[in-house]
Amino acid sequence: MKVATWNVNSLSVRLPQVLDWLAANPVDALCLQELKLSDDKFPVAALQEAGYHSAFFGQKTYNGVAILSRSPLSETVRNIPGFEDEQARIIAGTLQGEDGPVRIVNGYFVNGQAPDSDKFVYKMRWLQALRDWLHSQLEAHPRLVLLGDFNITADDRDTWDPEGLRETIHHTTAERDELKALLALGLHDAFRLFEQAEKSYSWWDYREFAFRRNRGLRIDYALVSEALKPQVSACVIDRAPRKNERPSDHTPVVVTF
DNA sequence: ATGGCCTCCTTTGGAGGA
Repeated sequence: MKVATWNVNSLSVRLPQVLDWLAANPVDALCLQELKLSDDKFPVAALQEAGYHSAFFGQKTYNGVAILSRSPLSETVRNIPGFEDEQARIIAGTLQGEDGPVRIVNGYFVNGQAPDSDKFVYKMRWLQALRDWLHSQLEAHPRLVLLGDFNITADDRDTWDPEGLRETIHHTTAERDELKALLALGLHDAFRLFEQAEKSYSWWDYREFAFRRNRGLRIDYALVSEALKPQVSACVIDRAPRKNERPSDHTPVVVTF
């Protein structure tokens, strides 16, 4: 099974690029973040014509997540049960694989803006709620993959400027400790299960020719559960869509198991 | 250099992103 994640930064703007990418990369499921549209505007028909079912959880202007899949998802969940949230950040569902069901959890993690801001407090609360919920999800669904835009660099390898950006947003010890706590539930960063090129990133600022200079961050991840880990055969970042006209600032990450 | 870019909004500049 191939599952991918891509923060598209507006599905309205990026739909043609999503369709092109799916035609060239026929994955079993594609997790999208930052749809920036309400559910009534979701392009169900265009994706259906491309051969994909859609499970989506949108909101106007900001946030919004979806899972596109070759076969329909079951047991879908929107946002973290029991955690009051105005923002659409989580969608989960189960796909039938050759070796049994696979639970797919797609997250658009909170940005947090700055470590001294209210948004950072919300980020920490959200991360703790996610961890509590995932603990029970892993018990119910041993074959689980958590994908999305995590908005955290796991360690210094995941940032173009570890010294200059130390303890700034996406780089704080508090955020990295939360990611470590997620991994401690029994999840593994699929990208790091394999030999990877140095300076591998999944996001580049639109400003300062950041992509051309490879000044980026790796903040988009696929974490696999213990049960899935032995079956993972690859995890790659596909930089190609970042070279498109009018690209998203993020690029897809694909995991194969 | 308190920036540069992109997307959205019953827009026309500010918020949010990362």
